[in-house]
Amino acid sequence: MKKERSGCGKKFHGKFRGCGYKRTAGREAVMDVLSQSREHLSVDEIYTKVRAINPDIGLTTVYRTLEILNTMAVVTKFDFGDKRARYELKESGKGHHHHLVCTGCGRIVDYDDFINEEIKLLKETEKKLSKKYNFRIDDHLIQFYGLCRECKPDKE
Amino acid sequence: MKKERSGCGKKFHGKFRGCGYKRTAGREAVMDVLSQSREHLSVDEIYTKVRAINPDIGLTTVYRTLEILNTMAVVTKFDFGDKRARYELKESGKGHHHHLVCTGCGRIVDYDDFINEEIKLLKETEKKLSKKYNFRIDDHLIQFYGLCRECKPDKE
DNA sequence: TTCTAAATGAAAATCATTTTCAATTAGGCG
DNA sequence: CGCCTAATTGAAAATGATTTTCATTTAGAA
Repeated sequence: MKKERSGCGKKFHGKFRGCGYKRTAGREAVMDVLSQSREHLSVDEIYTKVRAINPDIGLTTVYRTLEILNTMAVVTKFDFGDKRARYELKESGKGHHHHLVCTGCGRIVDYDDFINEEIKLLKETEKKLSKKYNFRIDDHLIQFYGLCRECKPDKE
Repeated sequence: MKKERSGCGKKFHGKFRGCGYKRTAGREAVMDVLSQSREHLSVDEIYTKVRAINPDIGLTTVYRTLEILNTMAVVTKFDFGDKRARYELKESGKGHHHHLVCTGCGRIVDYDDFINEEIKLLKETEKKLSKKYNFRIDDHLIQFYGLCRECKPDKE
């Protein structure tokens, strides 16, 4: 049932139409919210912020819009293990980064230090794996789990 | 509400008692099922197999047992993005491995080739991150996503 | 054997997400 | 500019994995 409308990424804000989608208040509001946040927002957080802009927009629409944006690769969908998806605009100021997830309080730390070696290794591994297992690799996930400074038992 | 009974890993089968837990038919059955499988089983799959051994055991008990085993690090809990947890005995024949997830059909390919460099880099990164962000890192996750040979558009 | 905290199963509750469906609307066409 | 239709919408219901509740059973220490 997937629509065939990928490849419309990039300059997207205010331009749903270029991708064959209608421009609607709900979609614009979701984009506004995402553009204005540097965080990985949960659907509920996005919904709340969207409501502040326009209280007529329903939760379902937010879900549907995020699904579209994800399909179009405008947004990245994260799963930090707390049962709820998080979304972040792909072309936010931040470049490619990975995450440290605190299993104590759920805090997420983004990091992009040391990431170049990671990416390099990932690329190489992807190549080898895709050859050996005849897989077309599209994406990867690296995450570290642990306790943040606040949650460590020996906190000072 | 977490019980304080970690550190009971290792030789576990048939030895719930050593960890302060009672030995019950349900727990033994879950361990039997896990021991006999080389796969990452979903709770439902485990439940079905448990039922074959002993039809009196309830789904809730399976959930609770897996939770305990996870807390004790006897089992690894995976999330491949399909909304349901998978479990695998930590000391199964397989050593440390990572996964390739087919986003088309959900197939999971375990790989342990090329894994040594990965682990090495992960360890180094963990060290740097934990220092810089004052995090105690306990675990990591690496996964690749893509389309398996069956799901690739250009399949032959 | 007795006794009690631990464990259990069935059923209900949760909760994020998805689906249904009737009503609304964007925007291409005249 | 107004028409028309498929796309979009919101509310409410459905879903589905997991968790909680609670009254009953049971493991195993004494």
